[in-house]
Amino acid sequence: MKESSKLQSEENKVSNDKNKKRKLKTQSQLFALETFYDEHKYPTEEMKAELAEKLRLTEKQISGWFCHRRLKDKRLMKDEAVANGRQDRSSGVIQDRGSGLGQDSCGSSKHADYRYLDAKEVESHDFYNNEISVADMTHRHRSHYPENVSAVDDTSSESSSFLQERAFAQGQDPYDMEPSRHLTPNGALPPLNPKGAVNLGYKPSGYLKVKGEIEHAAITAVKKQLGRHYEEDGPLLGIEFDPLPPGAFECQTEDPANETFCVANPPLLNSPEISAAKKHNLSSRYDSHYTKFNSQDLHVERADFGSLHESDFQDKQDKKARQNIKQRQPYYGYTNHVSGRNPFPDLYEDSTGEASGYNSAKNHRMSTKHGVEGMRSDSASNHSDHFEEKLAVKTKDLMLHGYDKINPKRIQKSGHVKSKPSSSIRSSRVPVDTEERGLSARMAKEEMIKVEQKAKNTYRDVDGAGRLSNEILVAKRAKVDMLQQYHVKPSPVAEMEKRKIHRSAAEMPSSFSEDETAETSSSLDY
DNA sequence: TTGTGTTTTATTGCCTCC
DNA sequence: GGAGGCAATAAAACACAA
Repeated sequence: MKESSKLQSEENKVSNDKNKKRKLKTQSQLFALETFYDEHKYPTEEMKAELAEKLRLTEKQISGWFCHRRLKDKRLMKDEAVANGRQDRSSGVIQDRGSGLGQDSCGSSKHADYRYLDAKEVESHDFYNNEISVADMTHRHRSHYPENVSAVDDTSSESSSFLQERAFAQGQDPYDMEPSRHLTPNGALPPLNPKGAVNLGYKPSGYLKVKGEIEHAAITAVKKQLGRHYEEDGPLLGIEFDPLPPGAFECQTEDPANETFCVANPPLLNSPEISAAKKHNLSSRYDSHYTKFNSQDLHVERADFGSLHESDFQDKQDKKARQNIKQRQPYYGYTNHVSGRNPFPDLYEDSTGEASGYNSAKNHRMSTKHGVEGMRSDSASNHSDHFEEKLAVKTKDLMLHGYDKINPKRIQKSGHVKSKPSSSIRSSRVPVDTEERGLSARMAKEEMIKVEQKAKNTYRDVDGAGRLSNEILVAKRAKVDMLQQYHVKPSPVAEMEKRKIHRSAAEMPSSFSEDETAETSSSLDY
């Protein structure tokens, strides 16, 4: 009795301590949260409840996390805008437009001018707007992501948009959101949650009315953000880039005509087919990161996969992984804090086998996700399912394409762009009046160097998990624009996928069938 | 090992909308 | 007035240089 009471008191003590002290989310929780956040920046109550239940967190924690996550996004956007705004001395208007985010994503932006649409608005419009058709969405995606045209499945933008949403996540612009998964069989977007719709109170008309203009404005804004310092067909005016190493921009394929989009193709970068020399050329400064990811790490992470429900072990692994993650940050960019985190541990940290349940369920979900039968009218379930799909896909993708892609928080500490204003950024916050008076020669030189470096990084840095950093996204989109302008033939993603699948077949765990692999790969437009 | 800086989490207050 | 959101703040956890 004494023993038990003692134990109990200790447990209470621990519990109290846990309650008292803030507790870091585990990797798996963060993974789930981030994944969910990628899709829904403003989850409904049902979503939160479901998420809370699955993650063993309180709804309050979920809400708080999302709130802080949005703030984080916003802060990052702001920092980036500040950094970019320094390049573009014109004004903050461009910054706001360029970021695609309103200054205040909650209050003011709800009724703000469409030019300041933020992720919230866009998402809400996408969710609640019943007037947007599949064709419309498809057109939107196609018209803006020509590189994926060949791989776009009309019946499901899930496959093609997976990368897109990753690549263009974080509410950069209205194209971020995946539309089709919310489509009903008749092509209309079902109301997600009447209450949520009411609460949010977004009227579709405004967005629809200006959609075209938004697209134009967003693209224009991005261009403008870059525009001061780049020409569409070359380096910045008056700036000469360092000569890139030979083959740095070459596609690692035998089809030079398709090299265009191989530049930032993560799988290729991580492909064993790429020689070490070329890898070095491509990302020499990140070599240390990749080499750090040694076999021991792989062993550990694979071991994680096999110990789904060992929470204690998980906590330790979480800590270790956090450490590793932060030490391995290969480059900056903030879009994905998820991918690098070990996706395999006890996903929801309970002992109910939920994680394995998701794994087993994914096959069915993946096999049916392209069909309308896989869609439910139940919005919460629908979102949840899709969320689970994504978790499964992400997990499997990591397995298929190697752990060396694992990369989490790349942003901070990189010395370029940090969540918080880096010292460089902070120090770069030159008073406007000073800037307006004109940059001194020295400042201009520094500016050029930074821009140059940025441009290089844009083409060099590739997220380990296949997501592109914000800057890459901007660059990529700008590149898409350029391609559209000059009718450059994009790399057929399908072809790349074929190669990737072929390559991955040797790497993938034997437990995965070819069909499964192909299916998975087809849903990932890396 | 320690000090410092950064990130993440939790709390509180205020605002807006219904 | 309640709900949901953001902003500000504090504090814990973490990373890293000295």
